[in-house]
Amino acid sequence: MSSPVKPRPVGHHHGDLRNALLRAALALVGERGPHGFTLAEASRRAGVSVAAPYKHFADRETLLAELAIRGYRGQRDRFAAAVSGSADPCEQLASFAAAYVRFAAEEPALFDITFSAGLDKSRFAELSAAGDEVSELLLPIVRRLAPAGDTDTDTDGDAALDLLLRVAASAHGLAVFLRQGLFGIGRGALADTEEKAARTARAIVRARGV
Amino acid sequence: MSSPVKPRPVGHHHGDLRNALLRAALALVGERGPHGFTLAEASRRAGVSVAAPYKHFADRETLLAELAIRGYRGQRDRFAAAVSGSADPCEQLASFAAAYVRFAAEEPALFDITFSAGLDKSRFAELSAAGDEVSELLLPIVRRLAPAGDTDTDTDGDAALDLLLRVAASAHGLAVFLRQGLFGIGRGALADTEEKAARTARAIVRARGV
DNA sequence: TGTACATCAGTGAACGCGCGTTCACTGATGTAC
DNA sequence: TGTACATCAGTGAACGCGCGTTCACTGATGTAC
Repeated sequence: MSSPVKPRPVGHHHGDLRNALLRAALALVGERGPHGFTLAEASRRAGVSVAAPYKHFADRETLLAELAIRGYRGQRDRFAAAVSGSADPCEQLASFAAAYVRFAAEEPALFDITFSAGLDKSRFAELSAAGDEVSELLLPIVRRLAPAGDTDTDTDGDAALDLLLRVAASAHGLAVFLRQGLFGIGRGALADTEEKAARTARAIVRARGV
Repeated sequence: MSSPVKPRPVGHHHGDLRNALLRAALALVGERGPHGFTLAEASRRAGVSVAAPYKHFADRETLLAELAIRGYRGQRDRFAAAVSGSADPCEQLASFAAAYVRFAAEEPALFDITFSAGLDKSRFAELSAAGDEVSELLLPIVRRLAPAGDTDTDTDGDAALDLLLRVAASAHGLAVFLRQGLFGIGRGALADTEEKAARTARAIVRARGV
């Protein structure tokens, strides 16, 4: 996907088994979901024995966690690029919502791993940190719309976090429906759904406090 | 859950194994998700041998399909009750969105089975029909807001279906986030989230055609 | 009321499968001299 | 430049496990007479 043909720096034997396994795992998750991923099948696809992965990963969950970290970083990068296009917080959230849908559509495996692999974050500090970086990117934006101290009718009183979650939730639902094919298929469907996400985000921001 | 203590009509041996298996399966799906459900564990919980379920269900997927049918019927009943409270299509959609969230929160296992068990609908005609009944209940409502022939900028030109999907998608996202604990836990969080869903639905309806 | 019988729900053992993980090993690599 | 050696990535076989499904069976039930 990202590498040109096949690097093959030839380290020891396989040379790049670690990355080959990560790539195979990503493809596998794309086909079968996070729970359908098995080390055995990933090994098979990378052309090595089932024991080989244990030279690079402590266990199945550790490999998955590695992918999840890449997932969060991909989200952070894409969302950062999306919100950099405007200074208006409402438009930034609209762009974020569209980028959320796009990420889910273009990197379904990474998206699913971050969202529903059920990884134990207390076991992987780096994963936890990567996830936090995504929130930290977005929170300042909603804070401008709902300054701290603004106790809404909401959950724990953090109106800003609540606003962010509502925007993210609507983008999430649209992304899931898009991936189920409910909005059609192909590039056009993706563009339509991005637009729907952006519009819904604006509507939520404008209705804030109502 | 629904039966008072335990019916035990004592038919032949177990008496009510079919329902006992369905109940065990539902609990299991609630704990581990649709993919975590196994016939073996369900048998164990019902107190019978692993071969016993085959006297009542053709295979694992058939048992799951049976639950999925109950899931769709539960949705239909709840959504029908929700939309019966008003004659205004916008309010009907708001009530539907709230009911969607409530169903996901109160019947997480049934919700997950209908949404992500990956059942082959062409294999189970009754399942397919039960799903259709849910759409058929809701489509007339959105048709009043976006009469057929209204070609929006949307997907396949059906603006009514598109409106319904967008409302459902936002409710879906909120339901998923609620269940992940992102809106807090308990009755209060559910009530809050239902309200968010209703408000978002209204916002989407009002922004229609924009 | 009593007996013979057909039915069929549930048993227990077995099958083949794919999984995660471990283990002693081997043989190519890079390095020290 | 050549040789000896330590390293360590990958092997292949094995383990125990839980799964879905099949099979011949058994024994309680309901029914016909």
